[in-house]
Amino acid sequence: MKCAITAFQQEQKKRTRSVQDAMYALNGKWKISIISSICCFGKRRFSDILNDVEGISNRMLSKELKELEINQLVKRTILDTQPITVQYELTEHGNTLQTIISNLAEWGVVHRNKITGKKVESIETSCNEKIDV
Amino acid sequence: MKCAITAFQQEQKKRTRSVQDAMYALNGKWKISIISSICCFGKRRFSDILNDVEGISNRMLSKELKELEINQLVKRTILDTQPITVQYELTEHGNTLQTIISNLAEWGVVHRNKITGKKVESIETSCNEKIDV
DNA sequence: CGGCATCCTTACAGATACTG
DNA sequence: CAGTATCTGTAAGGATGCCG
Repeated sequence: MKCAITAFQQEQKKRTRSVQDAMYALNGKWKISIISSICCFGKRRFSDILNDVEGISNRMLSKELKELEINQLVKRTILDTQPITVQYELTEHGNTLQTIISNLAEWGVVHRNKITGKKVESIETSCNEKIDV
Repeated sequence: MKCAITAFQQEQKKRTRSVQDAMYALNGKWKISIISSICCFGKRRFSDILNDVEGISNRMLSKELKELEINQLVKRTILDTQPITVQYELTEHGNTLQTIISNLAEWGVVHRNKITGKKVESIETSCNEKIDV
């Protein structure tokens, strides 16, 4: 009995660690936005992402892109232009994130509506922040 | 053309926000473990969770449970025992998280194996440290 | 253009002690 | 038992400037 519980706990622990590995790869204030930006355009340059992701600083963009690259979610290519430009794109592995992100987005909508007391409409719902350019 | 891109960007921005809402509900070092603990046992008392989740302090447990409760993922019931005990259980909405968590766990395993260079075996695999940097 | 280095301010989380 | 309060170190993140 106690043994069974312990085994289950171990399984839960592994599960937890796996989820945290996943969360760790996505953590940071901007990762999702960055991935969205790149995935939206297929290929994207540093300064383009800087514009896409509202509010991010070049320091943070650089840092989080590097982390994404280390985690093999994003591929970095230096183009031999003058001055040089750098192109980012999702790796194959990065693309597998899209399902996860879709799930999270879907659940996020439900969740937000749950919390704000609104009923589910679509992903188009709620806030109406200003969006320029 | 520019208009279409802008529309797409707006959609991405909403998507991003939705994902962040979801991530926000799950963020914090212990949330997944706490949810796992509760969900594993159905109902669980404060001190039980404190034991289940290895390394957590009562301060953090209290804080994260409160956040989970605010997010309507967890239901808190004060039992009229002597001394009082408090019981936690997942709400219906909290249970919808399990799919998400499974997805993340699954992806986490693949991801860890990708990063560590091992091939996928099962959820039982590999390292017991944080990935990277 | 695409960064890195530096400085600085806050947010987060651990340890410890205390309360109804 | 189930928390709260306080104190403190660390890490995240913003602002700015410099460089190949």
